[in-house]
Amino acid sequence: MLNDLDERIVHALAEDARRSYADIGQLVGLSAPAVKRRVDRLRATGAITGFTVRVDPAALGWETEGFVEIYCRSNTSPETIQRGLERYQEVVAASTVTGDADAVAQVFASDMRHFERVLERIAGEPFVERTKSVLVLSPLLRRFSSGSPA
Amino acid sequence: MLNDLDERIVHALAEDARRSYADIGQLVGLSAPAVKRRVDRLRATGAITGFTVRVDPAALGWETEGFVEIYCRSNTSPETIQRGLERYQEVVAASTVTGDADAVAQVFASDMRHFERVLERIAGEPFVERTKSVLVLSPLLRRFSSGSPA
DNA sequence: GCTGAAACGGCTCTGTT
DNA sequence: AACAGAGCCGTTTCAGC
Repeated sequence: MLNDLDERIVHALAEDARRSYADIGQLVGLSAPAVKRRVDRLRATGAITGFTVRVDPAALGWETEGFVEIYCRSNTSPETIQRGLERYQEVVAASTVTGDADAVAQVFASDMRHFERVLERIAGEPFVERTKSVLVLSPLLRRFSSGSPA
Repeated sequence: MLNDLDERIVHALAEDARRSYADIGQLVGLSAPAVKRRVDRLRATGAITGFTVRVDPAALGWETEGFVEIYCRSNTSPETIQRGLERYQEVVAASTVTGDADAVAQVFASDMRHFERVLERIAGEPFVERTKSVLVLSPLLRRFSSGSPA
């Protein structure tokens, strides 16, 4: 849990992670060193896990996006799924979930043929029993990096 | 579409967006000004849309995550869904999708009660017919901001 | 076109109060 | 938390490939 000042700093960094500490300080009413120390502390405690670039998938040539529900063989550990999926460059996010499927993976591919190829490779993993995928038609909203509001 | 050098720069920024241009230059074999010019160009062309912070939802107090499939009334436009969902701080991503549901929203909430409350409010939106939600058990993988591999 | 080198201004960062 | 210093970085300008 963060206090108000920390939240505003995180919010400022969420909008532009390369903004200077002096800028952020002016925004939240602190000096630059004070902001830096708070950011350092947020990184140390794990609230901030890093800084990343926001890219336009289409501009990078990744025009096809989809969610792949993965049904695993019984007694498959989350670690096995993780190790299996992290080898795919095309898988940008994955979680174990409640419901019928065991896990959901978010996949970016250059086109439908590429998407299909990835799908087939995932379905061929030894821990995967079957998959069911949903294609993204148009993205409506994207916020933050690991997806948390602040 | 990017050439090899641009891709490696984007990759370096994806790992740490606050890395210095000199550092990235050393990594890809370019001088700092050359890297800056390429990053500027990537921003100008829209391949890079910004820089953001990677936060740990749990550390910020958002412990409950889920995907909400939204079934809309007929003749609901994507714009209507977008305008309806963007008012929710808890919705961090949303897309229209193929399959039975019309859209999927990724939701972060502080706890299950909070999640349920958000779910009820979304289900009460005039354009929503019904919802079906899946809870995230444990996140396995997260890369990039808007989710593209590079 | 692209690059690398140099120089200036601003920022990061540490230590101190 | 603010202040002050040294050092580093972002940024521009310039010339060369």
